[in-house]
Amino acid sequence: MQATAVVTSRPPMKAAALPIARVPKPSGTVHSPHDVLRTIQPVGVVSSYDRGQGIFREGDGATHWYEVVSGVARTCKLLADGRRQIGEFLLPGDVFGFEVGDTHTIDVEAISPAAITRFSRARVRLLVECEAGLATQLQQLAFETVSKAHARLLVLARQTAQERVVSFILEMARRLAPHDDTILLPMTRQDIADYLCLTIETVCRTMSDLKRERLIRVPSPQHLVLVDRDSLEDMVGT
Amino acid sequence: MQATAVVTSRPPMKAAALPIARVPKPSGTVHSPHDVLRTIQPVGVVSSYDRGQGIFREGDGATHWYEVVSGVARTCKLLADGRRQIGEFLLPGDVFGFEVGDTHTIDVEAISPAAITRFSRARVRLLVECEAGLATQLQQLAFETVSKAHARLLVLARQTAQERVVSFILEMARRLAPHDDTILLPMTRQDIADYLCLTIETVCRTMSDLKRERLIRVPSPQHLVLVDRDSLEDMVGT
DNA sequence: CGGGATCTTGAGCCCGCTCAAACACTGTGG
DNA sequence: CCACAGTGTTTGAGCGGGCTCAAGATCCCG
Repeated sequence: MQATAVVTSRPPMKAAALPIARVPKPSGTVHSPHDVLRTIQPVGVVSSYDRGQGIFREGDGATHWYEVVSGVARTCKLLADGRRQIGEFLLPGDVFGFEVGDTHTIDVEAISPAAITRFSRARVRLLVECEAGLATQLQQLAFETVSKAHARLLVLARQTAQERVVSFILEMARRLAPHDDTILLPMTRQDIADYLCLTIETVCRTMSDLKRERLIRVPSPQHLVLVDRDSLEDMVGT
Repeated sequence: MQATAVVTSRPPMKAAALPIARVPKPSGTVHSPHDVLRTIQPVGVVSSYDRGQGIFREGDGATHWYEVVSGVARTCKLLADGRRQIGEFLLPGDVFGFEVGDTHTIDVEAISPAAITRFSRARVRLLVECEAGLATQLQQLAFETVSKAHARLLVLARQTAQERVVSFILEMARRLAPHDDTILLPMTRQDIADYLCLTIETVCRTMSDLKRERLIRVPSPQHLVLVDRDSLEDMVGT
């Protein structure tokens, strides 16, 4: 009965730091399927969540889709042995809540104060029946989710601990600070470990190795600086 | 430069054994999203493939969707270091070929003689614009793919070699012989290894262990008998 | 400052990998 | 009928990366 990565007793009202705002889309080129949601925007309702608060839980009715407006969330699956698997980190612009059946099969929780838009599945379906093009666009959104899951599968299945950590750093650099080499991580080391299927110790050790090799700097645990992005990218064959 | 799991020089016309036919759907209850394709059946074109023959390759234009009528196929991704990742085994009734962009990002090959229906994406889109309900059903199909990818992620990310092999055996028993304890595996040990992210040696050893524990029998390498299904299911927490 | 949570480092172990060899099955040619 | 090659499968010996267990260091907020 190992209980490694149990969710820490969540402080529900600990509103705090790290108000991560919507990254302004590269205006002009609007090719992202995410922009589908602009079409159905009128159907959306925005809510605020505190750090650690759940948006929905496994078993809840899957009546809505969601989009992150600001802040960061994580999708979690609690395993039978008490460990936790983080499916993805949800950043502003990300859409989530797709389900086959009528109930959610994962938990989603805010890891920083967050604003999240809720879209009624029923209402979206009505919209789809009016606007033919919308169906194809939503399909693209779903395919994109499939594609991401497969990419993640390759990382977790085939990469070493070091490659996983580097993949993670590069992913976060791309998503959190596209035009900068300094990133402020909204998640804890335990979150990273549960995301990469490693132990917290291995994540720490690997980051220390990267620091020692002068590939990154770590001014504080949440603060990462990419010193040699090219070498990092070479390590994961990007 | 390790080149473990390169595809063997494929004998293109070696039509042979194992003609796996469509498993008759449990008639009456028709809740599977797969049945969507019955609606668009008229748009489909059936082709035959030989053992080892490619249906499409990475980089090919993604102009169609596909459904397996009979036989078995595998989706493959060749990695930079020469290893191979098998994404899934495609059995009769399975649908594949979903892509975000205009080109395929994986290879799909028949591993036994197979018949496969091809649906033009453009034509399906036209159908969707006429039949509103179809869009929602196709969406379900896409969500189902997402769901499978996530389940697979958990297997590869969190399970031990033994748990993976048992998961595989139970999956194949469920899909290939739902009403029977004897299964005829259409794939090689190497395929299984590339599917489970293990080495061929580990797959063999694990199967020998299971044999020694009297949980399965292996009359021939392709021939599996589940002796104690309950114990097997306990091992993976099903 | 004090105390709890989070992060970091160290020592030793074990599972799955690597390398190597033997075995089983099938088809071919003499 | 056997010899032989080729492919796929099985088993053995030893190594190493990431995990476990344990202790310290650091951060954060009162």
